[in-house]
Amino acid sequence: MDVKARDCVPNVQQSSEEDHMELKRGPWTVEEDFKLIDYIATHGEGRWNSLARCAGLNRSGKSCRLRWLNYLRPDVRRGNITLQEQLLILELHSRWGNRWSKIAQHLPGRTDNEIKNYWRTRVQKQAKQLKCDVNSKQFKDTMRYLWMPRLVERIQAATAASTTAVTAASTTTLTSVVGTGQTVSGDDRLGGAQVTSSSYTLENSSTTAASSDSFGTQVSPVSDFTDYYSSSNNISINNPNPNCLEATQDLSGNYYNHGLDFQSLEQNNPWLDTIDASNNLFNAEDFYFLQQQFNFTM
DNA sequence: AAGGGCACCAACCGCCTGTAA
DNA sequence: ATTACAGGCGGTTGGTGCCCT
Repeated sequence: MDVKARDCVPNVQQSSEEDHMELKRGPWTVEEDFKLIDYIATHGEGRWNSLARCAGLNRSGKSCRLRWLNYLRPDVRRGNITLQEQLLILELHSRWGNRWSKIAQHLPGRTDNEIKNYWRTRVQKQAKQLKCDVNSKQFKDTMRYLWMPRLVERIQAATAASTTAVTAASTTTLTSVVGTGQTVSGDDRLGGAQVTSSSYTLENSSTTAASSDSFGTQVSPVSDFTDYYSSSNNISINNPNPNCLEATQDLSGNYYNHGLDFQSLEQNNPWLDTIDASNNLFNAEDFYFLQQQFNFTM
């Protein structure tokens, strides 16, 4: 079906009447969602203003477009941001800044809005807690030389854990995700599949006793984004610029630890007691490292 | 149990750009 | 070349639910 919304010629009188009607705003109802889905299924997307009228939605074209792209589109990927996605977001943001849509293009199924929200609620929060600007070199270096390598370590750990549990050939498909302790639950609103993590957290995947999820979120041990990384000790990424992960090439973790024995440092450093490691981007050992590197004052 | 604070995220807003007339 | 409109984008807001006191 290739009939576009532009083919719909709205009734002039009706259009005129609607011009005087206040366009509806705020949360979408199930009925509105179905109207939009039905219309797009029949006529396709595009020409959002006329689409809104023709579909009988008292909404702005922009509102319809946003609702479709960010929520109703069948390939929208919902659920927790995986470790791989976190790493990719950090890397791409370091390259492109707040170019959310561009970043989103490299995370299939994720919307720019979702990535933007993730950045603001998680990453900026951490910068705030560290009392530094999210755009400062200090914080960027922190991300690049501490946080991202830590993520890589955790991805490695998670990959290793999942490899033992799953047969070799099935690491990237939804089927395999189900097989490794995650659940696929129906989206009760629209019937789309929604992947949720049932039990896996970074506490499980961490290589150190004190480590916790960088963000306090549940993450998936494997994901569709496994394709972005090889399982070898060198990351490869399907990206035009192979240098984009230059700071995280070595997955051994040793180099990035700079020889510090984090666990012993942590045990002997009362300063670390003040840090809430459970819900921070950085855990206690990371904070110690930060202090060493950037002379942070808390 | 209540309410205050907080995190998350859907949705809106305003500006910019591209394109067709 | 100009103008009007549609679409895209980044920033911001407001509602909701959860957690803590």
